[in-house]
Amino acid sequence: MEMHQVRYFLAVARELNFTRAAESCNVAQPSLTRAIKQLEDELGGELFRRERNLSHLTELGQRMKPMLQQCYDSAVTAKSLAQSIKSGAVAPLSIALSVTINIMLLITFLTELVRAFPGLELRFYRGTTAEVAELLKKGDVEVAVAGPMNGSWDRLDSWPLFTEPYKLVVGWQHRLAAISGPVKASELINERLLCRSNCEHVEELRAFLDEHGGHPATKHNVWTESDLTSLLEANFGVGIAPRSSVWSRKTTQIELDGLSIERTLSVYGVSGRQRSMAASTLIKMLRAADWQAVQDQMPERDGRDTKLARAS
Amino acid sequence: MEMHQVRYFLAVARELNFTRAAESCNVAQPSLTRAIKQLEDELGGELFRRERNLSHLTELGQRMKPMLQQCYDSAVTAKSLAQSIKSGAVAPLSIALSVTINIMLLITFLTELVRAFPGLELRFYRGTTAEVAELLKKGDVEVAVAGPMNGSWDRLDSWPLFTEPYKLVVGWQHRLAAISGPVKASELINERLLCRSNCEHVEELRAFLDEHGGHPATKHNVWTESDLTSLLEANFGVGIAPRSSVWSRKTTQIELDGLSIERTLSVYGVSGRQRSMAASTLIKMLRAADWQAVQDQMPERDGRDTKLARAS
DNA sequence: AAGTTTCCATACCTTTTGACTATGGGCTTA
DNA sequence: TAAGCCCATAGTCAAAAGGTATGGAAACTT
Repeated sequence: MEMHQVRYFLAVARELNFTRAAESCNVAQPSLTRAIKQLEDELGGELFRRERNLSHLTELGQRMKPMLQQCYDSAVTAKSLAQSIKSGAVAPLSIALSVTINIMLLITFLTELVRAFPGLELRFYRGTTAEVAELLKKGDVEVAVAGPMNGSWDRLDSWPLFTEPYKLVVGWQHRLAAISGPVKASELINERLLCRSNCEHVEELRAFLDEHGGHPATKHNVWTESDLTSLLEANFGVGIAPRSSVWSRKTTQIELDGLSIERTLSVYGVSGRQRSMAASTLIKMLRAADWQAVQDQMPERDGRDTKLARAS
Repeated sequence: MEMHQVRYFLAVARELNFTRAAESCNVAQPSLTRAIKQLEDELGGELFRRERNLSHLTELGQRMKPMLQQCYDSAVTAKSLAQSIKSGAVAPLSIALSVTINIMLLITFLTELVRAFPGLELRFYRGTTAEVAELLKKGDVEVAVAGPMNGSWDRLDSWPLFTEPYKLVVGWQHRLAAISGPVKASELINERLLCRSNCEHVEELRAFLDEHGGHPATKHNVWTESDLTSLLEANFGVGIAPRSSVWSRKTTQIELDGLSIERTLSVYGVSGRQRSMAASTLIKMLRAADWQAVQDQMPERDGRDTKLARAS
C-alpha cells in the first residue's frame, strides 16, 4: 500500500467520480484509475462500484475509509508538525543531573536561560553518574551536570565548575547544631549516619571514619539529595555530604575535623555532536558563573520549596 | 512522503542501526539510507544522529515517530481488516424500509435469514418512498421493501409481494371498535383523523372523504407506522391505513364502506449490481412467501413489542 | 600497533512503476 | 441520433526504488 494510492482513494471517496478526483489530485485520470485498481488488488476486493453518476463506495470501501483517512491524516500531521518545529526553532533542551546535584545550584542560570529563549522547554533527567553518562551517549540529553566522570568516555566534553568540600550536615534541632567549631569524627559513633548510596566518595568516607574511630552506630543509604535533606530536617540522623548538596535553612553544615574529601562538579556535553543554541548558552553561562558567589549565597536562602516557588 | 519511507524510518527507530534495519525490511542498506535521506529532506531536518553504535533519534525524529507509527499502523490495520472481511465473507446486509412498512411483516423471514447466515449483520434504514429509492441508487442499501415506485428508475428490480386494502383503524376503547360491519364515511365527520403524512394515496383518500361527506373535524399527520399505532392505541383518533400497517391487538380494523383504495408492497433491488448472497436469499424468501398466510396471522398476534421480543 | 570488523555513505547500473497521451466503449442527456 | 460524460486500456517515457560494489572512518581484536 503506497501513500499516493491512499490519497487517491480518499479523493475518489470524496468526489465519487474518478475524473474529478484525478483533477483534484493533479494527475491524469488513467493514473488514478490504475492506482485504485492496485489498491483493490492488494485489499482483495473492489472499493468502489463504478456507475457513472452513481458511483459509490462498496461495503469494503466504506470499512476501509476510516483507516485510510487516519493513515493519511497522520502523515499530513507529521509533515506540518515538522514544519512548525523547524520554524519555531525552539528545540527543547534536555538536561541530565546526577542525583547528587542540588538543582538549586542551577536555578538562577535556568531562569536566565528561559528569559533568553522564550518558549524554551526544559526536560530534566536524573540518575547516577553512570546513568547520566549513558543519557549523554544515547543522545537523550545534550547537557549534564554531575560529579567527576573519570575518563569514562573520551567523547565527553567536560568543563569543571567548582570544587567543594564534604561537610557534616545536621538538622537544626540536632545537638551538634549548636556547636560552632569543627566536630571530631569520634562524635559520630552513636549517631545514625545518612549517606547517598551512589555517592562518588563513599569508599573514602568509610576509610576516614574507620581511621578516626568515628564508625557510627548505623548507616543508612538514601538515593537523592532531596530525600537526604528531608531526613536531616526531620532530625533522623546526621549526614556527610558535599557542601552544595543539602541546601536548606533547617539544616546546619559543620566542618568535620580532618575530613579533606572534595568533589568537583562539572558540566558535560558530547564532542562532535551539534548542540542547540540553548545548550551552548547554558554551558557558557555555567562556565562563566562566579561559583564562589553562588556558594556564599547558600546559607542565606530559605528551604528548597520556598525558593523553587519564588524562582518559577 | 511514501509508505516505504515510513516503514524504513520505523525500522531504523527500532533497530537504531541502518544495516540491521535494512535487513529487517528485506532491502539493501543503501536503498534504506537513501529513503531516510529523502524523508529527512521532506521533513526539513535530520531524523537520526548517525554515530556507529550510538545512533539515535534526533529531537525531530522523536517527535515524528508517534505520527509515523500511527500512519503505518493504520495502513496495516486496514489491510488486515480487509483480509478478515474477505475471509469472514459475512458482508452486512443493508435494508431500506419505507416508513409505511410495518417491520413485523418481515420478522419471520429475517429470523430465518440470520439462521441461514450465522453472524450476518443487518442494517435497517427508514425513509419515504423517494428516500428509499435514493438509498438504493446510492448503493447504501441492497434491498428495499416499499409501496409502489412508479417507474422512478428503470434500473429498479421490483418484485410485488402482495396487495392490501386500506382500512379504518381505531383503538380498542373507541366507540367504533364495537361495530362489526362496515362503517360509513359520514361517521368520521366528528373524529380526529390520523394519516401518515407520506402516505402514497393521501390524495385519493381526501377525494373519497370529500365525496362521501366524511370530511373529519381535524386531520393529523404522523410520520411512521409505529407512531400511528401508538396514537390509535391511546384512542387519540381514528386512522385510515393499509391493512398490514397497524399491527396491534389494542386496535381494531374496520372496513370503510365504499373505500376501494389498495396498495401493493414490493421488494426492490438494483439491476446490474452484484448482490450479496444474503440479499439474494432474502429476496427469494420474500418472493416465495405465502403472503396471504402472513396477513391472516395478523389479528392473532400480540402488540408489536411483545412480538419483537419473542422473535429476537 | 596492526589487522579486522562494523557502520554508513557514495557511485553506478537495473528494474519497477507512476504518469502521460491517445483512444475506445458504454451509458446518459440533449 | 448526436454529443457528452465516465471509466478502462494500450503504449511510451521518465523518475525513482532497488541492487552491487566500494570506500572511509571508527571501534574492536589480537
